[in-house]
Amino acid sequence: MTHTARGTSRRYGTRPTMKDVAARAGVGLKTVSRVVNGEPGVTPDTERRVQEAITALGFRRNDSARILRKGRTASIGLVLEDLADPFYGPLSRAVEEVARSHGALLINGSSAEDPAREQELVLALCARRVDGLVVIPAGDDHRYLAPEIAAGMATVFVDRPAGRIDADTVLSDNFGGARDAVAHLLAHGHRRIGFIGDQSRIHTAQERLRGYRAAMAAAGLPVDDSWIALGPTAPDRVRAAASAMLDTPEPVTALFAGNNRVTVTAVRVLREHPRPVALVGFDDFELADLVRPAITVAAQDPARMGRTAAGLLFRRLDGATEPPRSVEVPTRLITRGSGEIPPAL
Amino acid sequence: MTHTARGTSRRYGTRPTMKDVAARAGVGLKTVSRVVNGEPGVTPDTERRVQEAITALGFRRNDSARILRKGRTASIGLVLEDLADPFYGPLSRAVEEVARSHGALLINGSSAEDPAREQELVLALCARRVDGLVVIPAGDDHRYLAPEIAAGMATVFVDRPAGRIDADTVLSDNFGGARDAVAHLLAHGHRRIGFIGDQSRIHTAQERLRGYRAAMAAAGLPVDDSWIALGPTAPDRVRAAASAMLDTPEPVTALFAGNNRVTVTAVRVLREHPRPVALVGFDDFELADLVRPAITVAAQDPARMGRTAAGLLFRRLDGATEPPRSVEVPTRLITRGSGEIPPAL
DNA sequence: CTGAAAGCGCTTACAG
DNA sequence: CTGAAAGCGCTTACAG
Repeated sequence: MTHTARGTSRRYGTRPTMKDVAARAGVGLKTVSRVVNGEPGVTPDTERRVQEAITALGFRRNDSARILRKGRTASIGLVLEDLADPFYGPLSRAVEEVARSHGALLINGSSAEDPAREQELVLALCARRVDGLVVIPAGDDHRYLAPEIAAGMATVFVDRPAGRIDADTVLSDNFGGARDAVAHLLAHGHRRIGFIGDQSRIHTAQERLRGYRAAMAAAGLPVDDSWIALGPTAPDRVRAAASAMLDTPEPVTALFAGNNRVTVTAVRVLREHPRPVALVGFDDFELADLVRPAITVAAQDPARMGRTAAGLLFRRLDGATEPPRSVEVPTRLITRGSGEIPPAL
Repeated sequence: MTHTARGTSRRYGTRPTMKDVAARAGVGLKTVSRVVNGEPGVTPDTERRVQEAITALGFRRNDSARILRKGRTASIGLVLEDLADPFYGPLSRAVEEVARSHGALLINGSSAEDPAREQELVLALCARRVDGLVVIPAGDDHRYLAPEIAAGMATVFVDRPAGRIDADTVLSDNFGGARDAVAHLLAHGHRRIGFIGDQSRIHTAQERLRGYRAAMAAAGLPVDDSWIALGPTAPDRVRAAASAMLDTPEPVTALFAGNNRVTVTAVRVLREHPRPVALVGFDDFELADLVRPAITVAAQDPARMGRTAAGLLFRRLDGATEPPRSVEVPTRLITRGSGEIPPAL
């Protein structure tokens, strides 16, 4: 009869509880709790009887109840943009490793670059009382988090800063990396350089654009508006942007791609292009060295970013109370060929 | 005084509860519950007072308590091998999308291909009473899960079958995909074909090897033991295996790479190799078409696998009681160049 | 060494 | 329309 399924609600109640184990073993509830948690003060004989009852009934402690009583969920939330973007793979893994070393599980979700969805996810995680939150924000206003943070929810932002609230943050050196990447192209003789970046509301896109402009300005060069195209990283948009810069009377001779999604499409476009065009991408990616020409990049270190963010988070959980801190992770220019192509003509 | 942090345990107790809201609004606890959950039967005036108290106190419902009472956690567990492997990105995303459409969150963890760690993770998720489990197993004995499944834990295995228990399973057509891939190389004139695959205890490695052997047998060709190398997919091991097959008096003229990790290293090795060697990989990967030669692959459909698995899981959660089912997802041979290279000599 | 009582913060089942 | 009581399955704080 224990199998009677009442639609979706059959599960609970069919599982044995500590009370059931106690009854079967002929001991008190607290004694079962002691055995289950390996606490001292139980005679070997009593322990054996309890263990037998546990096995016979197939008991497993219900951590939902434990969590309610103890006040810690031993889990942290990770909100990112897209689980399938290779940039977030190493970052997620690093966060998971740190969480694991602290005995915590990871609850994660994708915002799909939608601020409303980010907020929904973050607040759902708060309602579950995760111990802390690592957020790669999609939105630029996080005041909705202020009450949660005030109530003690430890929160660290990664890859992009928090908007309108003060919080621990781990960012790449987007400005410096972009400036160096563009300076590299300039050093190879380019004067007309295009920048295809992510949507302008995204902080990293703004910073990388700023780096682009700084490098151009430092070289005393003008920037034509038509050389800059910010927008979604969908292949169609990137293709169109590249065409607009390349198929004109005075084309750019080099492209700076604002992230790995853009770079990959740029490589495809340039493959079909009649003239050689130099390319430097922001973000490294797995086969960048195998494509011909191999792709020069300003590499980020997503694993380090994840590790740093999770480290900050657990410092907070361990009681650190210093003011919010901002950590900048350096980027590294890796020259492989595509960025050293001289200007055509 | 509410900010007095006692080390790590400060969080709970500092947050307002429904009881606090009730007291402040001058209503009963149940009325607050009604407002919070949008249940009918509250006058507009009462509702307004409750809402004001909620805002003033910064109340957010504690879902841990709700979960304990309701018996459903609205979360599912996903155990995979490595969050950073690009094969699992689309799979995870698909599982997440389905979970999201059912209002569930995803708790996930990596086994790092360690059976003990898989078990630890799975049982931790069971203890939290996730509503269901999607598992990409590392181990080959899942009897430890039998009591959980008997107690009602819905479980679906993906990519690899469950070991020694009966459960819903979603697998690629590993045998057929491998057979077709090798047949393709045979059709292009190859007779000595090497297979570099994953560790032999992994089901997909066994099946792909079986497909390799079947294709060779169907062509009436012998298989030399030295043409088969199963083991970890770490670059060093793959390099050594490839060298052993290529740098001999009678080298293989083509390689069949058992998964995307192997393929990527094989591409690097062949790049440095003096003679052209054909290559077909199992698994597609992002830049397979941009490498030169572009890589011919037996493509899996990880997004479809994830979607199918999550679909099966939620069918169970909705009460489906039919016997465990096994779904096979077809693979697709994509010819791009590397698999059409004729035998050297 | 052992266990009864209270309580974590909600929802359920009832009663008014 | 509203709320008091009981209970989800544990842990905490005590008492014996």
